[in-house]
Amino acid sequence: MGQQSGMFALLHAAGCVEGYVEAKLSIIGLSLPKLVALSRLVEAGDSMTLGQLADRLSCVKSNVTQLVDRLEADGLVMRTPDPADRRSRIAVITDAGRKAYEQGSRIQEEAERCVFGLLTDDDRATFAALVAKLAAAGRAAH
Amino acid sequence: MGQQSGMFALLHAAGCVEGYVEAKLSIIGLSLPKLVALSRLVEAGDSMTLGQLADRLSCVKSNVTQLVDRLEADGLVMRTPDPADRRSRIAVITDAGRKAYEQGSRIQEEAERCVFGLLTDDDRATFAALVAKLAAAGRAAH
DNA sequence: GAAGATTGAAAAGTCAATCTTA
DNA sequence: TAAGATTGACTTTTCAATCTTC
Repeated sequence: MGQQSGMFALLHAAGCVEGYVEAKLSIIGLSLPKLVALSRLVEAGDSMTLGQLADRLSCVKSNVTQLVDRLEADGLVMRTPDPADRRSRIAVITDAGRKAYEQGSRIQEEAERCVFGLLTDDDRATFAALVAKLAAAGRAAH
Repeated sequence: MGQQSGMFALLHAAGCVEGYVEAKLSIIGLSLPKLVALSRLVEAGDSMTLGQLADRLSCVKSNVTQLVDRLEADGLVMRTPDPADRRSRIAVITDAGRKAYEQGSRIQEEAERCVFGLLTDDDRATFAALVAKLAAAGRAAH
């Protein structure tokens, strides 16, 4: 009993997988949110406005302010004024940030292979379809 | 691109479903962590030591201290001294807490039907098996 | 006034240190 | 000394209010 809930099973699996990847990333001092932020910066050519970063991370702007605070404290990102708009600030990835991104990406991919590698190709395809359906259902429900 | 990661798909689906249920629960002033804590108390016969609650919630004791602080502030739980051990404190669910639990459970089940109802019976069975496999893989990996 | 960013407060979680009792 | 709980510090997230600039 207590095990019949699809939602709790989903949340539990997500927590286990996330916990594993976070544990691996913590070895090099990264967290998943930090790695994702660095990834978005690299994808965009190493720099972006804080507001754009919030859009790309699908989160609220105050979250980015604080995430960039922590990344800046780690020396992985720097804030620069935006010459085009004095209200705006640009987050620029540093050399240390690019290095952390590369190591972190490798670790994340390796960890993911380690977890999802236990599924067959068929399982993975089925899983992707189901998870997409659930995400859509969650969003659609409002 | 960026969509080929099983982990991010899993995390995204979990976030969507959780967000939906949290939105529904917030109408009656509950959150998912609060509802789960109330459920554990009801299952155990309305009261439990804070340490036992931490075990049942699979979280750290300091988390329970603060969760019970919030539940107590909401009037859903009360702290009582443990006659058997003066170091220990017992969390007791209140009448308002039992009522919130009942309403919250109904809301959670209804929301879950709404999301998982979009899957076929086969889909649900497949999903349960996959999610269990992934959780096991995440735990096993350390 | 509206947009970009920050600040402050809150929820939820972790860890390390502390305090009281066993 | 070890166990039960709390406290303080930190991460991640949200929301509401504020400040500066457009």
